[in-house]
Amino acid sequence: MDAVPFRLDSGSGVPFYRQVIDQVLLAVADGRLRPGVQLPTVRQLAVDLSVNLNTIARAYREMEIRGIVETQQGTGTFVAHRKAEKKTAERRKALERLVDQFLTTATAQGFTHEEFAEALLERTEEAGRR
Amino acid sequence: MDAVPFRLDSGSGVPFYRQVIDQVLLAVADGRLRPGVQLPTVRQLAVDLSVNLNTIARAYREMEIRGIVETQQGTGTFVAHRKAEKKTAERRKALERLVDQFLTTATAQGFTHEEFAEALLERTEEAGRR
DNA sequence: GACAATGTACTAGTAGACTAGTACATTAGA
DNA sequence: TCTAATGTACTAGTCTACTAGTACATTGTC
Repeated sequence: MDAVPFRLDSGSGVPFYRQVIDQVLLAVADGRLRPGVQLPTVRQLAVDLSVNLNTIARAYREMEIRGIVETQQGTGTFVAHRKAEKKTAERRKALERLVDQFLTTATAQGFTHEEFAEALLERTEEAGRR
Repeated sequence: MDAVPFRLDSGSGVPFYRQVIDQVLLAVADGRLRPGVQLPTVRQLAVDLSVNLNTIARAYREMEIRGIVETQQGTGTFVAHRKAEKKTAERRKALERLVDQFLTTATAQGFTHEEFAEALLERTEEAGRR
């Protein structure tokens, strides 16, 4: 049982429940968590991370809303089977909004679009090599 | 005197002081505010926007830290002259932070890094053609 | 039906962000 | 030197996000 090694960083300023979400997302993205696999129970993970079960429950609930997991009361929480893709048009728009938002931020901070694009490429390539 | 028409939207959820910063940034970016020009005094703008002077003071202070404006107690607050470029190391770090933030948000919304990079490139190239 | 395991709901405490009220310090000019 | 105008500092109130404590509801198994 190579469970995903959840960890919390209490000094990061990122809320616990969001750290949990991020780690699940990452694990799903890189294949450590596959569709149908059961996540730790809210109580188990709460104990492991020394945090209240409601904190985990909140993370799971939010992920269910986003379609990342499926929960069944009394049974458990499982990685969703095929995270129904957003309709492509909607998805495309969301992506464009995101890109615009960040370009705006970058501009406000005095970076050119080119600089930003270049830094992004470096960053993604670097991650790919690992 | 075509002063910048500051406005606040109390229903946006964006803090007042940040709305002020955003509007100054925008005005500086598009040339409505030029280096050396004096901004409204904290009291004046506070009255205009029906907000406490500390709220404006906070916005100005943050902008001074960022090098966007220069303030002199007893005199006023002015658009900085040449926003001295950050040292390259610091600047580089800021850019990396921004990129990381971008990627995290994107991942959280279900996009892969590759999708992102691609969307960003499309966007910047498109802008370049205009 | 009983029981154990699971997620859910409700309530409350805490910390931080935000804004305001008020007094203080600095500057420029008469 | 005096005064008006400017930014600054300190304090406090309010609101929200976050987390925890505790009790409840649902499911599966015996």
